Amino acid sequence: MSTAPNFFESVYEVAALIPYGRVTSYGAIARYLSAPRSARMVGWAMNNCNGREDIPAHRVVNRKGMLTGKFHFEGTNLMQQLLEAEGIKVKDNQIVDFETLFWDPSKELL
DNA sequence: GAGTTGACATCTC
DNA sequence: AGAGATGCCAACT
Repeated sequence: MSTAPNFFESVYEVAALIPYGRVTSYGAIARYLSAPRSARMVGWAMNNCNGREDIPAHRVVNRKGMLTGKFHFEGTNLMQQLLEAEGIKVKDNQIVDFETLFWDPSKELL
């Protein structure tokens, strides 16, 4: 592994630290890792999470609270079901009360 | 080795 | 305020 994806490891760690019934955004994680411009990398990390640890990628959404990565899950509504299973309301691939359920690692975790 | 893609975000018009 | 264009950095082709 010439490319030491330490950045990815951090992403997985933060994603795994997301409290139950909470959600966060790629930019929030990226910003927490001092990479506010690398939000895409966070998404890429989640893409690899398919074969990684049990990363609750369903708790990670974009800035709008939209389940953009829903299509990357096995099924089609699996992500939404997982969120609803945690008490999170999802409407049209969009998290309801996203601001309330939003979990910022740079503030909450701190 | 070089070009394109990508689970986003921010700036500019 | 809404829509379009650009930037990021790593992986994939």
